[in-house]
Amino acid sequence: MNKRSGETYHHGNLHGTLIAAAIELIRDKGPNAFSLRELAKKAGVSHTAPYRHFKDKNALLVAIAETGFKTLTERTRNAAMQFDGDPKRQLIETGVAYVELALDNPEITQLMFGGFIDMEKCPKENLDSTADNAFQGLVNLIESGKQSGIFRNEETELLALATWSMVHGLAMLITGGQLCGIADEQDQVRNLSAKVESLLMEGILVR
Amino acid sequence: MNKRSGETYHHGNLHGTLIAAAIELIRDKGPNAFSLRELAKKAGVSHTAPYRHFKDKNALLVAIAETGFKTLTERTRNAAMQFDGDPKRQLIETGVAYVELALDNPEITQLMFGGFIDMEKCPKENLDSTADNAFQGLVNLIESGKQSGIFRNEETELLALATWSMVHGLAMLITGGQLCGIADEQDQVRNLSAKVESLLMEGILVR
DNA sequence: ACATCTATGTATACGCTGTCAACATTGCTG
DNA sequence: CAGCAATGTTGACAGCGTATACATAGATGT
Repeated sequence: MNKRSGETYHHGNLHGTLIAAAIELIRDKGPNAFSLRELAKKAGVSHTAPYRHFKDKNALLVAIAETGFKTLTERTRNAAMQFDGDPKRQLIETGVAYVELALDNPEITQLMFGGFIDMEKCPKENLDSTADNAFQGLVNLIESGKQSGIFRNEETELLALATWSMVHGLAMLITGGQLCGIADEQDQVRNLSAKVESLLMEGILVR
Repeated sequence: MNKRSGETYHHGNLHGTLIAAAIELIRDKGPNAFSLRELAKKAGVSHTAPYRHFKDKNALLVAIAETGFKTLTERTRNAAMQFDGDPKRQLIETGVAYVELALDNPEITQLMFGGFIDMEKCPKENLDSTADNAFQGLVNLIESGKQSGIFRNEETELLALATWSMVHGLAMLITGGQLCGIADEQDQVRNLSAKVESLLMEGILVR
């Protein structure tokens, strides 16, 4: 009953199938053109079947955004782990991972941050907490860097916000197409994001 | 025939009225929920009337985004002008103006950068050129700061991209609601963006 | 001044969308 | 094995973007 979807009345794992198919669809057409009915067709069920698993279109989008935040947390944490004991390098690689993930999933990134999700009517705790996890890693990283005497002794939240903003801005500019020609390719992006963050480390002013 | 819209067959200035009303609508409901038909109703015309002035819904959105980029260019340039001869202060104030404008117009900002506009099918030169104007001001500013020996002698485009990313990221995080509680109020934002940018100037690392 | 052309607005229709309500099927539980 | 809860289907509805055909009016050339 789990494998073949076309033969049984009950699908078996519609929930998961819907999310996977939705991600694919959003990748293809962008979050704006994504429709529930097309999703249902792609999953091989009737156009109201998704409502047994998600209250809303919005709820479905929230679920997808959550998976996005989860992989974001994983990737950045993974990147940081590889340079344990070197906070500066950790910060840079975390940022690079952030931007690279955004470049690999521009449409999902837009879904996560672009205003497609109606925050008013969504459970919100869920989404917020998963997003916070990603931020918390950054905070920890900076805290340890401060204690090692490498990072400036400013308010931790401020330092975290600055690095997050920098990386997030670069990611959004890339996924939004504002940097056409400047940063399209994968390796360009890696290089660029590393440079930009080094700049944040060292500062723009002449010393 | 210009004033009273309900009495004449021809509206007189539908084009302008539509854009103004659309901005209002988007402010109210967000770019996602905005609809052409509701706009037409609000403007007091039939639901196909807008097609005499805009090829598409997309074309209308592009026009609105353009006005957004224009005021962005104005505001940032204006902010920079007030501190002519002090590139560091200019850079900071430009950024503050950027973030403040985004905070004042979160929905329009999302429209401009969030992926609501279909870049494939839009004239694109228009939108790109207006967006470039805003960026060009930043480039000039940095160039002059480099020549005064205040800014680090890195590639200008890199410095510009870094500052743009920082400011843009902060703006997007705020408008996206990711910073609830941290930066909601107007003065908080002014303060925060100035601090964050100072950090970019001075660098995160201990010297 | 008047005929005509063009710009602008309307009416109607189509297929697509999200969502609700009523019904059908299935697997689980007592 | 009876019945209940979970899951899927059908049909309907209003709202959406947009194409087509038509109506009106302002501008233009004679």
